[in-house]
Amino acid sequence: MPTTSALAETAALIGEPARAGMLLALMDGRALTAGELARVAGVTPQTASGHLGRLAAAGLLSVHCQGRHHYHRLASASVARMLESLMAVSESAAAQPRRAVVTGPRDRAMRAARTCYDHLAGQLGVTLADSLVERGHIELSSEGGAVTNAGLAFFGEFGLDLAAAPRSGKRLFCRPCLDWSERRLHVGGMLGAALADRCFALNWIRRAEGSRTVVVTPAGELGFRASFGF
Amino acid sequence: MPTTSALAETAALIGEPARAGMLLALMDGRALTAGELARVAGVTPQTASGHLGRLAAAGLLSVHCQGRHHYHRLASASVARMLESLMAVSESAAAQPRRAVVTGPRDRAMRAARTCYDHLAGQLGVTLADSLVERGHIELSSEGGAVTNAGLAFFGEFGLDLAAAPRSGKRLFCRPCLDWSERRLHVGGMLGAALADRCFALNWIRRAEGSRTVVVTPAGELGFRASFGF
DNA sequence: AAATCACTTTGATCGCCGCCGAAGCATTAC
DNA sequence: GTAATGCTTCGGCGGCGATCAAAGTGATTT
Repeated sequence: MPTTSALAETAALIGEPARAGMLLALMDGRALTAGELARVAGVTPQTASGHLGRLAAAGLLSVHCQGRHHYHRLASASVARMLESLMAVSESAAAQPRRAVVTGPRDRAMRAARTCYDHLAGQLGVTLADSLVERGHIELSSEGGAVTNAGLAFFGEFGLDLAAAPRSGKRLFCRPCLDWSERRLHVGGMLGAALADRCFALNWIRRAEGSRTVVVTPAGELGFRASFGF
Repeated sequence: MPTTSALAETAALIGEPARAGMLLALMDGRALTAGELARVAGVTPQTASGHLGRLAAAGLLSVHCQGRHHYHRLASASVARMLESLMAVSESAAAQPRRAVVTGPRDRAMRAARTCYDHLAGQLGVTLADSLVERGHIELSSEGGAVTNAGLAFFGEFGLDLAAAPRSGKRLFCRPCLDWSERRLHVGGMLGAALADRCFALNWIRRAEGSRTVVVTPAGELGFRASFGF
């Protein structure tokens, strides 16, 4: 059977601290150079090079060479989703023997708000999702999510171009994504990506230097309160 | 950071051919004994015991002791989903250097129809999903899926008890699940599980001995044609 | 009670893989 | 041109972990 070995190979590839760290660092959806990833993983460049070569060969990463820099990014959203589901399982498992971890300031910022490949996660993402549900703009459960008719109008007003989004029938789906720090659902998929993009464009949020963490700007404080009530 | 190490540990656990084989064998959602899993994985019982202990400790498996038999099953549907997404990524990656595999008769039966944890997959699952979409009973895309109002009535008539299903708002979601053999979507989630249960109850399909494979009975041939038009 | 069966624990062996140092190849800077 | 930077390839070291044999535990059978 081909599938069993393919599965094991892929999992083994991820199941290595250095490689896992690299993949996790790329979960913000942006491209990083080999050197940056080496530093993130805590290994020398030559070791990182080997890892990156194998990850790319397995189709988990896509590489883009520009001069002497080699930019690596996750190959697709499906890779990000796979990693996310793996994290969800790992976290829930690790939660039983209550992992005693000192959460540094960096962790705290990450838990407050971060990107999850192409959409918002952390407390910000979860609060945003809660607000949207409460106001009847979307419906969300672990099984799935969808934009309501009222929501469709709201998002249009907010400046999202959802016309181009692929939808089956008349519904527009928003993929629920389990947040590993909050253990609650937030909005992923097409809608989540569009929302995050718009917030970046409005300068409501800004990426922290070289991290998945995002920070809410003063304009964002006002904007989120005005548009989403928090 | 705790998450990176937890992720790597879990992935490493899966990234071992023997353990991966065991997990895959449990993808039909049923419980197997330690001995059966040892045979599936092609290792001695004592080796399997070690593997199973680690998988259970990590929260991937749940164990149920009955006399001198120890029954193991996947700990939850989220574990199955995680494995499924891992397979999807592995397959697509392996497809690039077109894997030359001789598909035996067993593989062929598996591709025709099998269970994917708690719902139907393979050609049968995909055809079923296509039929449901075409007839307007459900809507399905890679982002999500939902039951239409027409579908709600149809499934009620078909004998599914969907009242107990958790739903947010008024919608009932059906989770899309990417089929690794067909590369198309089939119906998972609550609805997929209910559909599969009902088909088993109607004796339309039957599990093959010790395998994920399911076979369509003569009654099923008629039933699928009458109710779903194929 | 003795024998058998299913499973686990322990101990020892061995192969694989991650790691870094050194060297090689590009590209950019001066 | 020379030097510096970013990345890769090669070679050898070292450790983790998968494996099985043998022995131990507990349940079922005769």
